[in-house]
Amino acid sequence: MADPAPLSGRRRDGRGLVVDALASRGAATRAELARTTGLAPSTVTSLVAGLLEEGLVVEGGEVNGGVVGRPGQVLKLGRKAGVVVGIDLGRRHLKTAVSDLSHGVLARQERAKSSDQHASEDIELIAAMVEEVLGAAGVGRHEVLAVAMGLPGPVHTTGELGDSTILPGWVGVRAQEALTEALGLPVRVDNDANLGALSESKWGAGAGVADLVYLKVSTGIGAGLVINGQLFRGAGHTAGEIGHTVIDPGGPVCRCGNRGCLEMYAGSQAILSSLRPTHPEVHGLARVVELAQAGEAGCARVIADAGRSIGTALATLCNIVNPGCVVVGGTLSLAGELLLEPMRAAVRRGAVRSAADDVRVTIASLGHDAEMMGAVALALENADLAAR
Amino acid sequence: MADPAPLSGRRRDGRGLVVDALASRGAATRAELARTTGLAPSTVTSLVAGLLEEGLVVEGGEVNGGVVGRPGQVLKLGRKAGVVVGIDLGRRHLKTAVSDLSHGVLARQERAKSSDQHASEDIELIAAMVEEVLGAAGVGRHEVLAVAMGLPGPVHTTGELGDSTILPGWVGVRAQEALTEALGLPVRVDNDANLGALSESKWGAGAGVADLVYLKVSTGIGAGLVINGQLFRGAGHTAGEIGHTVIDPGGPVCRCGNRGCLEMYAGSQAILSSLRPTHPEVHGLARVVELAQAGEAGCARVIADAGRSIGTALATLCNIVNPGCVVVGGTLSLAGELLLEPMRAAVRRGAVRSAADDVRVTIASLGHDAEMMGAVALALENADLAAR
DNA sequence: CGCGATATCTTCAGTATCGAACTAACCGGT
DNA sequence: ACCGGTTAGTTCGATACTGAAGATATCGCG
Repeated sequence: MADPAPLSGRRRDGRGLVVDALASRGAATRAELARTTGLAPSTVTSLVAGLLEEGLVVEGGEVNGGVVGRPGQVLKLGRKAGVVVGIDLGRRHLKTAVSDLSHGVLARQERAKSSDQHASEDIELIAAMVEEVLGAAGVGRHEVLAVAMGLPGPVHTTGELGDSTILPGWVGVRAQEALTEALGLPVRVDNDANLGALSESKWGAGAGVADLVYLKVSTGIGAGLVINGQLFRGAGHTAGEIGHTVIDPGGPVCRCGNRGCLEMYAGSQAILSSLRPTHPEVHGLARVVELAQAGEAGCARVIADAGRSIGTALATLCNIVNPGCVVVGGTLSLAGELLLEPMRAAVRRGAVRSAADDVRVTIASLGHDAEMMGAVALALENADLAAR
Repeated sequence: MADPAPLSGRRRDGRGLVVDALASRGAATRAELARTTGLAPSTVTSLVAGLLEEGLVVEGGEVNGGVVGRPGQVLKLGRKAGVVVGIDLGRRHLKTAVSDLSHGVLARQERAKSSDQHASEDIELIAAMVEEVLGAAGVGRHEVLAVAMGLPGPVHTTGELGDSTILPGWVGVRAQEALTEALGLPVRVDNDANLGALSESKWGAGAGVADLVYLKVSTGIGAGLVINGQLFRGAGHTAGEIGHTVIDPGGPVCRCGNRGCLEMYAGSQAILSSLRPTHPEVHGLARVVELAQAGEAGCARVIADAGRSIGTALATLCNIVNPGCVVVGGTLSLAGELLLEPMRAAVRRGAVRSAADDVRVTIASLGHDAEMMGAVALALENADLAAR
């Protein structure tokens, strides 16, 4: 009998558990490590002693004082344990960061790029930028344990970018393979909304929430799902495709073949073209947000309209997933409450009472870096940290 | 600092892991146990030796032969390790089963009941039936390790039944507390679609699939989500509320305050009232299915229409959750392909390509017992099996 | 039929992990 | 300043678990 999916709890050795917990939390006391790993405090003590001796772990100096009781010694993974690289590739930008194993960014770079160039050109650019940013951080290639990159579009189980209008030059490219080869380092690739969900769940507005949804509202609209504290990708790694939720079955035809998809109402195309007649000089979502913030009524209105549409789709998602928190990121999220208030209203209106009551809708606290920091998080998960 | 949700892997002792794995799979060889628990084969050997001596585990006799290699000895939890009780409470029926710890049903009972009596009357009835079914199985109360019950409606974190038109007499009742007291046994209560998902995922049409959705299509329409092999309930335990997915924002007003909810198109009320003008003698969903199966065109048509509506909502769910499998149960599922074919077509039409390709839509293999067997499964999860 | 391939199960010495008891550090009240 | 309450971290003997090596069982093939 072929053995089925590993449904039950796999066992890991304590050393790995401790290192993984440290990588995930960034910093923790021995007591916290004992709680999150399930190991006995005494075991953590002896494991940490070994790790300290090896130099993998360093004492953070400060103590983490609660209200009562003895404060704990803060531990983190040391700089000499290695670094990871996170990359966020968007339609018109490219961001890279070198991070130590406690998600402290050592160096970062950001650069504009053309939206329609072929994957191979982008990859060349990425390779050069990684080299640069490593130089800026004063880190050698051999110290890099893992690299991860976020792409705007569905990344299938094969590591291939599925149908995406945002990055036409990458469709069908086996991104993971290609970049692994180009960099000569272990690379993982994932959808950018998934990565935003990861970072906001670990270190952002969703910290401590077991079940959350990250919404990326930029050119397209995508969702990343964290369930039980873990990123959930679905059977074919395309979970979170909220952009094609049908808002109105009699609406305009979408490229996906349906009518009235959310993207037809709240995608950047839709927002910009609804402004064109009266605001012909406005190009780009960022500018719309800027004007809305400055009090321009038309821009504020289209953002509110988008919020309402997104909220309508989000209501259905809340009915189905019942998350404790929705973290909103992406360019449009810079509009803050101008976007969120109508969104919340639409959720309250469209979701069943209890689901609407359970969910807290909030802005991404890592802002524009959520996706890049998520790439750092994914690289951390993928890195073989226990190696010395 | 209050410790956050247990995000990382909690550690269990080997004995518990083995017993839990056996309870979940029903029967397994030592080698399979080693794989699913992550323990070393040698550890499993010694743990099983202890359990055999205690009588908690028995050798099943047969061997589980693969294609090549030495076949393994099949083990299961012995009858003397105890039993659990599963209860399925519906609008007009009540089912109970006594099961050993390898989900072998020792005795079962089924009975019709009135739909509008108060919870206290139902509880009296349940208590009497549990007594009876234990007698029929030749089992004493002290041998019962745990009891679980499924209810048609959202069961909140508090153990209270939320808004439900199906069982008005139970709304607001703290079902778990009430039944625990009435039976004098540890009771867990959950939504019936969740329980169907549990049983179909463990022992039914979804066995081996990590991410699946169970759809219960009866009086109402509910979904249960299994994610990563585990039942997912959501932040407020109301995940899977697919019945109030908006199919058409211009549709008829639903009791939830929205327009065009799925239940307004595919709930039993909707189906029966659309038949009333031409088929005034048809009462009850089961009869509609029966007639449709016999070739009655009108009944077949309303079932197909319901399938199409359900498929439309299911498409949105597939976009968001991307499950590997959808298992369809409940009364209407007895119509088989008459229901499923239009459902599949609507999913293909409404979901993005990859999500539609990933999902297999199939009939519940445990049939009408899915919910009751799910209660058995939940009781098994809740039982303190390692005790002796 | 015997032999290699494959997979299950067992034995046993070595070690990782645990539990109980203890020390350490900090708070607040008297 | 002292003392009870509370949480963090350590020590050390007891034990549960592991890993490597080997025995056992079945299949398929020449």
